[in-house]
Order: sequence, then structure tokens, then C-alpha cells
Amino acid sequence: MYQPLQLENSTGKSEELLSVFAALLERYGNLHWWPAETPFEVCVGAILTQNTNWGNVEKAIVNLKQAGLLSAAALHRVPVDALAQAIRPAGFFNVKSARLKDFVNWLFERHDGRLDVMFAGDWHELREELLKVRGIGRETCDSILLYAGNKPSFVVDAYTKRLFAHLGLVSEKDDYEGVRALFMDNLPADVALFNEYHALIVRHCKEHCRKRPLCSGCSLHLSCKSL
DNA sequence: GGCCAGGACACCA
DNA sequence: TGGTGTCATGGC
Repeated sequence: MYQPLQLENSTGKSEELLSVFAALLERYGNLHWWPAETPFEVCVGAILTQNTNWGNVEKAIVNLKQAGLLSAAALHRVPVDALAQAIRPAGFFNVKSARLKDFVNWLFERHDGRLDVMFAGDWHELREELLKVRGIGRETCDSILLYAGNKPSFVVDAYTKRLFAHLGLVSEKDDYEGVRALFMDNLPADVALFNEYHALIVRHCKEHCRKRPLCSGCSLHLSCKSL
């Protein structure tokens, strides 16, 4: 659970970010993400949820559990066609089955097929390494680092960009690393904070940020932050 | 029946 | 470097 903290030498941006976080936390409470039972399930979910509704991902994960495929060893062994059929509800099943195989193949080649080994070293180096794995883009990579590995790597997704562009803290033109830098540079490297913040952004945006005009009634602007 | 969802990548100019 | 097409299912 996230515990509020006091910032020393906080900047205007850090105060704004913490203010938005406080408003979200007050509204929704602690959300205890990621919705998965094991770190490996987080990794699988992070790949399966690429451009896909989470409800569809859950169906695919149930299929994987029932087929006994929710482990690195099992995914390493299973034929890609069988894997594709199991994850069919998540959409893009041919693409995602290949990505899951690429990830576990890499995990066995480089880290003995073990996430604890993968997460044992410097996470900044791991981030660069993960980004070279085909199918692991920046959001998927940071989701794995934060939610499976408990590393303080802020996750930026479409919701984050949409909401904070709306709040005027980033530009629609900013790329992933630019948006991520806003959080990484202006918040303490706190795993619990990053975990909860991203979860709250998703929770909020599912309710308020789907349709344009964005966030009507979201009440997160500093000028109207009273909830 | 159209739109959208917690992206990533290949290809092209 | 930036824009565009592709991958696909399921809920609303």
C-alpha cells in the first residue's frame, strides 16, 4: 500500500504531480495493482494487453492457467500454434504468441528461464536489454520492471499521455521517454508510488478520459482539484 | 455495425 | 524522424 511521503526540495512540477496523485488516491483509494498472482503472470499480461481490453486478456490468462501454460518452462515448451489458440481471446494472437515465445526464449538464453535471476542485476541495464527483445516495447518493458520486478520505472501508457496532456503537463507531441521523464525526474524513485500512480491513472481514465472532450468533470486541474 | 481497448513493429518517404 | 498500415478479439 502506498504511504504518503514528504518531498524535500520539491519543484513546481513535482508538487503538481503529487497533487494530481493525491486527488486520484483520495477518489479511488489504493488499487493494489497489477491484477496477477505471480510476477510471471504480470509479464504475460503485459504482452497480452498490448492495444487490448483487459477483459479479453483475462480470458486468455484463464485459458493459459487451465492448460498449465502459465510458467516460463511451459511456455518455452509449448508449440507456438497451440499457444496462439490459447490466447485467442486477447486478439492479435499470432503476433502475441510469437512475442511470448520470443520473451521466454530470451529468458532461458540469458537468465536461466528465471525471473528472479533476470531481476537480480541493475534494472537500468535490464531495461535496455529487455527493449531489445522483439515485442517488448517501452510500455511493456516498464510494466514488467515495475509490476513484476518492483523496480522504480514509471509506466507511461495511452491513458497517461492523454490525461497529462489534458492537464497541460506534457505535449501531445512528446514521445514515450519524454512523458516518462516528467515522472522520473520529478517524483522520488518510489516503487509503491509509481505502482499506485499508474494504476490510478488507468482507473480514472477508464471512467473519464475515453471520450472527447477529455476528462469533462475530472476535477484534477490544480484550479479545480477539490473533489 | 462501428468504435475502442493498459502497443509494437515494419515499411516508406 | 515521422506518418501509416497491420495485427484480431470481444464488449458496448
